[in-house]
Amino acid sequence: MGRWQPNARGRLEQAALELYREQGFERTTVKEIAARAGLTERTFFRYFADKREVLFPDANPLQELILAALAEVPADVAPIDAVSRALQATAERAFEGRRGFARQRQSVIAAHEGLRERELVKLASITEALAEAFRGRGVAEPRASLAAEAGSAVFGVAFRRWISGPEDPADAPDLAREIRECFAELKAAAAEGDTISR
Amino acid sequence: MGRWQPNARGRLEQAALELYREQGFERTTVKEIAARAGLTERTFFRYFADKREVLFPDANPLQELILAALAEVPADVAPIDAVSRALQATAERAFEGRRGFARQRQSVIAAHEGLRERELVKLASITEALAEAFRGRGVAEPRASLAAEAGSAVFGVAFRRWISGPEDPADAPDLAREIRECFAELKAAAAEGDTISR
DNA sequence: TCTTTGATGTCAGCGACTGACATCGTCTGC
DNA sequence: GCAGACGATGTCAGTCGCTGACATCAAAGA
Repeated sequence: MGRWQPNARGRLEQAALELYREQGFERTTVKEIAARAGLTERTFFRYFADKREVLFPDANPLQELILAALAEVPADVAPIDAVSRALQATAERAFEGRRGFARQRQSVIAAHEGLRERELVKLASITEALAEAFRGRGVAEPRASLAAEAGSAVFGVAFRRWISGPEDPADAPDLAREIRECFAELKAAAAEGDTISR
Repeated sequence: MGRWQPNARGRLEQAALELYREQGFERTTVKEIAARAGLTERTFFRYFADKREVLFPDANPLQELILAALAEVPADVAPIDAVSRALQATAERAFEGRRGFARQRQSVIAAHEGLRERELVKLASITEALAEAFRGRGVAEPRASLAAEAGSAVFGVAFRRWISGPEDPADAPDLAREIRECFAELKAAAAEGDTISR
């Protein structure tokens, strides 16, 4: 066995989520988190850039999943449909069966403005990565950026609907379906307007 | 004359912008800002919740302008066109002739992640206000949220294009026109996809 | 066995932010 | 016109987030 308990990062993440839930984000000090994980404050900051980042796994695995899913979509599919498919696939791969955890985490984030800020940055990072992927696929600006933004917007709305549905897992909505329906709704809303688009 | 110099808030805002530009956000302390404004650090925090907020005028006047412009659009206009018109009107009212200032401010914000975070929160606040306004107009969910998100997305893309155009004011793009074109592009992108929207 | 390595601890310090209380012109009621 | 309330600001002490520099020490290799 090593000199230290294994999985320091995971212990810190878990301790932080627990404490944020128990007593709120602001009323939790980094020292407390570290103590619960059997480590020191200094070590916390070696793993996480700041007190908020502990709730947002680094390297943004969600972003990687989305880009990987997008890469699987044939290049001749229109950007808006490509991103729709990529997000639906990601929903099934990354969120299926994790609604309870997502709800917990989201309630912590919603309770503190600073955490919501960080969440928006992560989403913006995904948006930019999507735009870059579209450019790589030969989609010109501003369509690449707009398709990416549309995807992120739909994902955000669908995610909120998924999270805020009935608590009982049996009645819970399906994230992939929410995404599909929100894309359809967005298309309908866009088509409803004037084609001249004043 | 009063006991103190007038417009403490304005002096703090100006001092902060100057210092952030001169030496960067991180290398500027609140104490410095306050000193340049002829005040103390404590007073700074009576006007602004934190060091970033000084760059974002409170009560979000941009949000008020957008909502007011939206209220002027007839209720029978489709949401996507209503938000398009509202944003174009706001662009003319709030940004016409201010591209130089907007560029300066944006370069400060872009230089620091924390400031970008705050900017995203302000934009998200506008998005939510727009969604609420649509609900008030009788637009059902999720269309209300999606139209609001689409509007914010277009505004963000158009604003970036406007800001990053040629430096020379004579060749500068027009924000309202960028918005109009981005809405048209978004509609085209949405229409390009399958109607089944897999 | 000696050296190196890497995760962690220790310590000192800065700067953001807050609560409590003091100061002192100005305004208001009388 | 004066006492007292008021309100913007100052002063001070303290907590906490976060960082740099250096120490420690088991484990892994040479």
